[in-house]
Amino acid sequence: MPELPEVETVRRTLKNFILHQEIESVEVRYQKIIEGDVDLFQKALTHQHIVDIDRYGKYLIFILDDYAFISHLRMEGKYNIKPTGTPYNKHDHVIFHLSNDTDLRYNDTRKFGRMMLVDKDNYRHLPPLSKLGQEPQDAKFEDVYEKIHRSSLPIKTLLLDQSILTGIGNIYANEICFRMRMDPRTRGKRLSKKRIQELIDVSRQVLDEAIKQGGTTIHSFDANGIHGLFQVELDVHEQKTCSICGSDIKKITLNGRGTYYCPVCQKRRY
DNA sequence: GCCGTCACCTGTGGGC
DNA sequence: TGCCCACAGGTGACGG
Repeated sequence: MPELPEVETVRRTLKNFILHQEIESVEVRYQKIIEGDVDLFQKALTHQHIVDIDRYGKYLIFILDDYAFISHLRMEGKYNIKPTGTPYNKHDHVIFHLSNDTDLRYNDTRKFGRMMLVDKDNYRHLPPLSKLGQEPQDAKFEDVYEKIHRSSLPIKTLLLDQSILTGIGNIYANEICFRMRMDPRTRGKRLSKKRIQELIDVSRQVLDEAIKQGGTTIHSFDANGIHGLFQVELDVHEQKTCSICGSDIKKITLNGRGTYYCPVCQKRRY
């Protein structure tokens, strides 16, 4: 599932392939992917050039001549570039026919992803992006502290709350708790100021390292599309044994999410 | 306002 | 072999 580093990898890779291309037409094969009026979405994008691709948290923002649209990959969304005329895959849901005889195809097995037309000049200040907190790289301590120190929710649940810090998903939330040597069930309000500062720093490190790995391993598209396939250096998520002490990694459910931790190394609950 | 639960989806894997 | 069911998870809506 794409989190901030994967989405950043997709953004960088896509830019090499589709920048400055004109969208000749848009084919929507599964309407619910598009939030709002599908006809309007198609008409607005037709004959527009792709000027830039931005990203905020897990959202991609395609900047066009006069419009912009956002794309959230959710669980399994990915983009493929195919020569126009290549038979569609069963899960190709939105097709952008480009001027260089290629298609940009949005493929999503579970149909969870969403696209939406947004105001090109103001998208960061309007929903849904305006509801997001800051990315760990830019996070202000006071804002994060304010939201965490008064919550009785488990810290791992708070890491997944995109209005506190944006860009962290289930995998990196598990990794961040491990790196902090902290039990993922620790209540937010039990964390000291020092630990919350450390939480921001560790989140930043974990995402930065993942972006670097993505940047070095993904140079072009593979058969499966662009989705940032580089989850190779994980310490706890879906792991069997702890990389530090060798103990068995335990899996529990926290607020409905699979949560992995080392019961020996992550004992501290503050 | 805070928090828990559910719906949205389909592929996968376990049990029978 | 084939069928059924639980499960995976990001987000938003809804209800207590």
